[in-house]
Amino acid sequence: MYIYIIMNEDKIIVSIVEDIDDIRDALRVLINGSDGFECIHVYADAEEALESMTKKDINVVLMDINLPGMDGIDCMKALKPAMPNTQIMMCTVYDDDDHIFNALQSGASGYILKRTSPAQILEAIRDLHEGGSPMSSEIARRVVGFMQKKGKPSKAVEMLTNRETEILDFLAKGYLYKEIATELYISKETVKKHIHNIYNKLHVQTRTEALNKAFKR
Amino acid sequence: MYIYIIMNEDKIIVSIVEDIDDIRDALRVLINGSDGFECIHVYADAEEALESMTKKDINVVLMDINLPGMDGIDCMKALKPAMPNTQIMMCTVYDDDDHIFNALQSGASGYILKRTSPAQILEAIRDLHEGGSPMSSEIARRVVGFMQKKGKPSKAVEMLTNRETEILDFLAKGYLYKEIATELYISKETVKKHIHNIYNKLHVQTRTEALNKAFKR
DNA sequence: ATGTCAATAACCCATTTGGGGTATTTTATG
DNA sequence: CATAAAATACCCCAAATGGGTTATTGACAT
Repeated sequence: MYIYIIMNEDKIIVSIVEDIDDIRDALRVLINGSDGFECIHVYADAEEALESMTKKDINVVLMDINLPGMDGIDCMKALKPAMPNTQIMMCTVYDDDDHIFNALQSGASGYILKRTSPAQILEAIRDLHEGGSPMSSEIARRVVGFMQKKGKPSKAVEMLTNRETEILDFLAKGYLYKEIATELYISKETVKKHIHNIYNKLHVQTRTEALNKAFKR
Repeated sequence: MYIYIIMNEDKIIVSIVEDIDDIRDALRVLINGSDGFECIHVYADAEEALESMTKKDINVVLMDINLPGMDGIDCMKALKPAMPNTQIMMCTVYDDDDHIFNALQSGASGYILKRTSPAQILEAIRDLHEGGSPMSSEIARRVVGFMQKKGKPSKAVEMLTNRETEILDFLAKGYLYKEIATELYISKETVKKHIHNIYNKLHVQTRTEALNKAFKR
């Protein structure tokens, strides 16, 4: 028995995981009909992909999210460890925040929508293979919006005085009252008083609640 | 005295903040020479921009980061509140993580590099004005990498048992021992024991330290 | 000058937390 | 079946936390 390993430095080797026959076929035809690309395998569901894909030398996986059984995001999570050099591009109809963030946080490097034109899909595959993260600018806007939310303290925190904010930062680092006191050259009781005031302003009773309210996470 | 307010629904109104004369002029000529765009003002530094820009009706600001005096990111922060409907695009030579994240977290919606071609710059401005977040796919990759780091628990957490992980999640929400106990139908002492084991595995002494170690932030 | 706010500090007291044990039961796993 | 790991539970005890209260000081505005 012989095992042939496909190695072709000229072409970008692509695999497709997509349950809808027409779309899967169209993508394969598109990719195989274009110079510099080769689609070596297509899978109709996650389970099938997990069985046969891992041992192959794939540059880029086009992964649908909505699959029967295991979804594309979980499939990607399962594939990733076995193929660390393969780039995964989500290619789906979902353009909501949850799917986008979930996919990108779980290891996808590109995210395109199915309505993307054939030329742009090829462009995106090449981009991905060359180390970029292709995504339409609407998708990018969602991602940027996400970062902006994360970076901002809540409004309630704006009610805090400078000293209180300073002490809140120490709390976030896990300092004890007495450590904060030493750090700021004030008494432990004063630290406690400040923290008490912080809790009143934020309407919380404990350190962790305060941190959760102050830095949304 | 009459005040003329420029309102032109056909054109995208652009302002430029850029200290290098040649680049500033080139951008203005590019924008004014293109259908559908109009550059109504250019500024050579942040201070000048802050004085005169706020009262005008601008769709898009092209902002350099490296300016003499106040930098472009601080300038943007100062401008934002006064012009909430204006989209800001950073247009700079910096492609390092710090500048990118700082700019996007602080309110920029687009981020392009100065080596972007004229046609792409116009495309990006239109994109931005239509609600997208234009950025090159290298920049996007940085942003995606950032999200992937944030979302991942540290390796140490993988040593925890299922029950321990479950309890750690309650800790993160700020639950008291007894609340966790009630929630899981186990005794408070057992919760304490689990938490004690968690602290041993993570080499920490307090709740906050554990959370900081478990979910990098 | 009067009043408010921020920061400082102290006191009492109950609850919570966490370190050190030990022990039983349940669940995997060989 | 035997053994290990995980989950359960309880004990003692010291330290940390947080609620409530009162008081002094300096700064700043009315």
